[in-house]
Amino acid sequence: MLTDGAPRALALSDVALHAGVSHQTVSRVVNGHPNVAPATRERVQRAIAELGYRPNAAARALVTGSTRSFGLVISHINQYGPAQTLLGLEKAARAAGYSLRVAILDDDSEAAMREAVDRFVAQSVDAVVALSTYGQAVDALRRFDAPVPLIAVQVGRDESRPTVWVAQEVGAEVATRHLLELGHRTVHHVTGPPDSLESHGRVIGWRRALEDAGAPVPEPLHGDWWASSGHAAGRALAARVRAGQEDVTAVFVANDQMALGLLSALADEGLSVPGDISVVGFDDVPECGYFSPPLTTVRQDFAELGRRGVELVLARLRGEPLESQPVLPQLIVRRSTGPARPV
Amino acid sequence: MLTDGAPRALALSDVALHAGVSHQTVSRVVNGHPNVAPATRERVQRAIAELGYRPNAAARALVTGSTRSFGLVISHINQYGPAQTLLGLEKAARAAGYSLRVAILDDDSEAAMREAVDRFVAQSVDAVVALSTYGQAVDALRRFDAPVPLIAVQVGRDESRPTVWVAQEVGAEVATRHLLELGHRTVHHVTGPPDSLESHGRVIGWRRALEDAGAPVPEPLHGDWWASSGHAAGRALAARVRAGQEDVTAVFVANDQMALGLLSALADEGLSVPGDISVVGFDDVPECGYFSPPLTTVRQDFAELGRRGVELVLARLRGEPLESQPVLPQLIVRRSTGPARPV
DNA sequence: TGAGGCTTTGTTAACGCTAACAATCGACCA
DNA sequence: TGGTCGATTGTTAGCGTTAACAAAGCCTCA
Repeated sequence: MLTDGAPRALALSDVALHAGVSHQTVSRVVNGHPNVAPATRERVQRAIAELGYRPNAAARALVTGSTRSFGLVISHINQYGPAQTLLGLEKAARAAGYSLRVAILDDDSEAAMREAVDRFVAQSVDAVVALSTYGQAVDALRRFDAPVPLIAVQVGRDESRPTVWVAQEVGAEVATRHLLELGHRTVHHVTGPPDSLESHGRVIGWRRALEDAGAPVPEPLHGDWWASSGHAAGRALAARVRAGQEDVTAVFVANDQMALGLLSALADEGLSVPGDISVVGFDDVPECGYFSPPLTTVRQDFAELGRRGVELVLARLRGEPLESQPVLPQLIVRRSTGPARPV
Repeated sequence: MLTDGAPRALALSDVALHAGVSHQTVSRVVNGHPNVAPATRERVQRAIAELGYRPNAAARALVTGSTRSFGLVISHINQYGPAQTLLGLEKAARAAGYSLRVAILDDDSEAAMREAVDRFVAQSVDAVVALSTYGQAVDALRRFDAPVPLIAVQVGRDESRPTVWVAQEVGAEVATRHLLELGHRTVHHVTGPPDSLESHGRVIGWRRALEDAGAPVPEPLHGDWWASSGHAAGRALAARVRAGQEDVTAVFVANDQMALGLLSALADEGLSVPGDISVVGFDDVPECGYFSPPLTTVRQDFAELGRRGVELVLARLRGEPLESQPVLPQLIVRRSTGPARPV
């Protein structure tokens, strides 16, 4: 162990001395430059191995202006989607020889986003990947003039900036159509928070599917992604049913957590799923096959999102203009949806 | 926007020129050194603001040997606990003026751990926080001689290295005792993966509580943290019940996801919770109040774990020896547990 | 056999910052 | 009034690396 009086770490010059060459030759070997005689290269490599030399990243960064790292700005990491995306991103980044630094936004304000990007810029990251889909932070992103490539993940098509996103509308349409095809007269909807772009996209898809089918468009209920809000929405729907105001037989909930809360509320209210009401979620979290009943939902491939984000960054760094491309979600039918009861 | 022919970023000397002082004076202002005349300080600060100067982190790191950043080695980020801990860690680190770099382990091998720590060392991070509780990676950690402080989070008491951890045994004991106090003759257990230290700790606590109460210790069932394995365990238990081999009335499941799977399996098998069988989980994920029925569980404060991890790192960097301290888990009683049926 | 060109190696100068030291300026006291 | 000390500011060097250029050695071909 390098104890308290730790000798300073090895430098190129130490290796050079050991191998009997100049430090520049060592540098060339380390960076795989051509025009190093095979014998010399081997000697240097042996010296590197013997001494256990590792290049100093700070010095490299200073002279090259590149740290071979990306900054990831993220919020809501404690939710399944973002965490999974982070996983895909880190792996892809590492495979490409980049490391990842993360900044978690305290809130979705423009100031927080700006501050995070700024810190990354000062750290000379090669690119910033922003994975935030909320309110002002997104707007900030749109307007940002950063001196590094700035890639947005999961922000929906953005004309001004390279983007990777899941086609939320398509997923919502598929979910809604699935319910309509089961014979439901219409489909109710529990949204995510109002400042979330994903939530917005799902509302659009849901509405479009209803309109295309000529079905009535009921007033949506609003949630915040968490199970508790889904529970509240479930109680509200049950109340509507009991009051005889509306015939609620199908609900499309904007994510699986809220769907779980909704299922729980419906069970409390004595309504059976899918007997009385069919429910579709969104995300396909790993647990949702074990809800009561197992949840029909729309799968998003979050890890793929991360991978494509890195692809986009790399293309951008190479100067190739790459198309923004949506990841397509997929309907997973389980047992929470069934045919409408005959009237 | 800094366009393609981007002018190089501002340096100290630019600010110095603008303010009419030497670059060193600017450096002093930036670093809050004393002995700068108030008037000068203000002039420099104005210049900094006007030009929008931000110090170059790489140059600083090169000369100081410190990047003011921590490396976080983590695995299983896609699960609730690790993600939540990351959240607490990043926030606390940022508050202390440090930024976070993450490496996600591909597997829990020693090689993966070593590789990750090595990369961080080359990047001159000021400390490495390891958040991994699995198999060989933990052993690797124990043996590691890194030239930077290495702090382990959630690895249980470790004599050789500063550590923050949740007292798993205590949580498991509390959960088990809760069931025994409800009159259950014994408590069955579904474990996590065999190479997880958390899982191991929970087995110990469970067994101790049973032995202390003089209750029989049944053979535990084994899971892997995921809901599917809990489902399998649930079916296995139901089979035992049906075969009349055992009187299963209470189960302590090592995490909430598996408990969800178990609940689902029991429901499929026509067993009621808590009527026939009482179930306790572990973690208190945000959803578990909405399981069917709402799950009694043991809450771990993951974010607190992250915060304490940073505290420990900071103390270590200041040279203060800080005690390893456990975070205490807490029983949350919901509706999945009830009194044993009278025989 | 010598000029030209390639390959290989070395030398020097940055990159932007902080630390150590040097210099300047007042103020204060004997 | 001159010397001393503290406060303030400037100057220089060096962190470990890469890039640009220079030099040396060898081969090839006229």
